Amino acid sequence: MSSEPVTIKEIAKSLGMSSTTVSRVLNGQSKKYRISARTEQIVRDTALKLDFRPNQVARNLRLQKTNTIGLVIPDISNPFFAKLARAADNELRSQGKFILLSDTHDDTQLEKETISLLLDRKVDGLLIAPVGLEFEHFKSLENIPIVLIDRYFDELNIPYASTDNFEAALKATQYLIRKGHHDIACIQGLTNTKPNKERVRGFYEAVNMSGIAKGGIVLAGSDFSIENGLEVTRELLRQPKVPTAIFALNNQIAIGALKAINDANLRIPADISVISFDDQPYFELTSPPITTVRQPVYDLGTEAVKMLFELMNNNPVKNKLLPGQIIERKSVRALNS
Amino acid sequence: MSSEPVTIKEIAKSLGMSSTTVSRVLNGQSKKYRISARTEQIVRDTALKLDFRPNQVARNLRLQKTNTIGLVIPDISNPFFAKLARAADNELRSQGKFILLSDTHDDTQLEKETISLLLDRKVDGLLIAPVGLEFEHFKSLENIPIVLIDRYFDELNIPYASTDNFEAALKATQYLIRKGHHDIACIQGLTNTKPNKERVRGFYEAVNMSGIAKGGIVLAGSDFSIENGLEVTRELLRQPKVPTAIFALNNQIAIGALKAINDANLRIPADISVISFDDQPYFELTSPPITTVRQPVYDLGTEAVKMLFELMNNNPVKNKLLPGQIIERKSVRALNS
DNA sequence: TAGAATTGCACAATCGATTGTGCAATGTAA
DNA sequence: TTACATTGCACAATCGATTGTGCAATTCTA
Repeated sequence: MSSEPVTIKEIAKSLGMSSTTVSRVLNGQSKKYRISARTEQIVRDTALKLDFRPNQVARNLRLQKTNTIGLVIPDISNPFFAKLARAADNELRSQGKFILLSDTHDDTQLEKETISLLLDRKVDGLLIAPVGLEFEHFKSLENIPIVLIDRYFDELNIPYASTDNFEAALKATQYLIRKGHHDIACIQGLTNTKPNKERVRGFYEAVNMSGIAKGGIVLAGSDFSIENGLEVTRELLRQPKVPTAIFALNNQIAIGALKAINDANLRIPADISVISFDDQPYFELTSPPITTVRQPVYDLGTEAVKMLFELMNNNPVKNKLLPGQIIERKSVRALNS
Repeated sequence: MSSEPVTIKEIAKSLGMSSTTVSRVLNGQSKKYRISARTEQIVRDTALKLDFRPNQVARNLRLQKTNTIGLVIPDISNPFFAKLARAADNELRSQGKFILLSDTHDDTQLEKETISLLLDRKVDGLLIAPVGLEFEHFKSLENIPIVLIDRYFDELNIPYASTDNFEAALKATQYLIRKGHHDIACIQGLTNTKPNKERVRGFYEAVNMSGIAKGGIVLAGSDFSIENGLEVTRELLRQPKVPTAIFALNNQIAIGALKAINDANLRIPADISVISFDDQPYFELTSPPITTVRQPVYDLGTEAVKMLFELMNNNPVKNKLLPGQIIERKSVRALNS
């Protein structure tokens, strides 16, 4: 069966010629180096017969190129990142490149180490969805092809692809207000991350533009986690003045909020309305289905890869902010109809 | 900033010594090759000062080892495989190895090509969740470290880690029967795959053991997809004798079934009970929460990696069949209480 | 038919690290 | 002081493919 792989040298020896010739033929450089048609044919035939497959590790060393991209994400089991990975993989594979995967478990330290190790492995580029709280370790990377996804840093000169979080949150909040909600609680995630800041900014912008009274506007929460959504919502429900709507700034928070509301035996949307940033498959299946802001996840992945390709070709790139889309389902009640 | 990486040769030259010595020091072989303590110190110091990082591509070529494992899965955006990937990544990274990821989109042809490309890249081993319909292309792989996950083939001598599908389906079906269900429809997936066959076998085994009349027992379906679950369930609901319970043989099928039941304005579990193979986060959040058979996904990943390590050390391995676990929620009604 | 041009291919270096072996210089024993 | 052992390190090959250059052999030109 799978005996030892054949090398170019072996082919050359078995044909009594030099490996130079074999290499050139197999790389389609026969014309350029004036290899005769006869020789070319012989080489091709035996390469085929011996099932020759070039050792990519050797090529990588010689060519100083690995056709490998490092993909660094906080949590591959989060559907958002999984879909991102799929998009990137798809796009990269179509160009003959592979992904070296690394899950940082939302740990900045691990992120640092991982990036280092990927560079040691001479990846041609990096696709990173950063943990997002520190960026010192990115500063030394401004010279290599790298694209940030989802979370990014204004302080750095590193290109990124992300959802237009400001505009999407603006639209979502306007949607709530249009439905007659004036008492809205916005449950945020990691406060220092760019996406969170932008979403909060969009939220407030909508509130300000609408001119509704700010007495019922609440901003709470501190983490993109189910627990955060759960606890903050519990607390909200205990308040004398319960908000009529909750805007969860990501899907994990939304899940927590749903649980808390369920636990309190309240009904959505009769008792309280909910809208979530980040659509998820199961939001279609909950009861009621949850209205959300869908991020263009797949597009983010493919766009990021395209940007990376531009960088690898030494072309300039522009940051991409892709629009979110409101998916209207049944979790928001119209208070004014 | 990130200037060109330093090589061993450069360190050697700048110190006026040979790269042999530098390499040996940095590989901790000073004693073995009698490098003087003074020399060792000097080498270490300058390596540190110059921030030397060995080129892994060069090492890989020389050492004939890449510390890279190919992970081949049908769909990384499926939470089952994503979690698997996470487990594997975690386990591998702790041993200094990385994952070369490849999503085959459930396409056997792509699977074949991918495996070939990964071998060209000299991965040290392969972790494959096969598409599962063909296995000819695995025959030539019996000599390299490889572990199959989830789906496997009795016809091949390739080790695997999988859920004990037979026993899990048996338990799930017995659970339904214990709850008084005698008219049970089992909606299956890809009939030729091992997991499906085993689940169906477990289903029938429970039916047979129980001694209930077989008049109400139905087996239908042909695909692990939402559509399949949707269509089969629709058809079932149109029958004169509607089953009292549906056993969906994976989570996608379950989702389809839920939709169909919803569309028909039937209530779970009042009108019909549902149990699903394959737990998912959102099954906790649907209304009602869905009773499922949970597969030990994370364990499958770590076990598979451990098996792979054994293989890479030329140790024998035994196939692993991990038990599933019934997660009782509220989608199954007790008909006999 | 001599000289130039073209054809056809091989030599040897290179990518960066690792490693079996060899060989001075120093130390030790007799 | 001679012979032998030890210390300390360097040479050069190797992993497998790629590539700038060189050099015969053949063909062409005048």
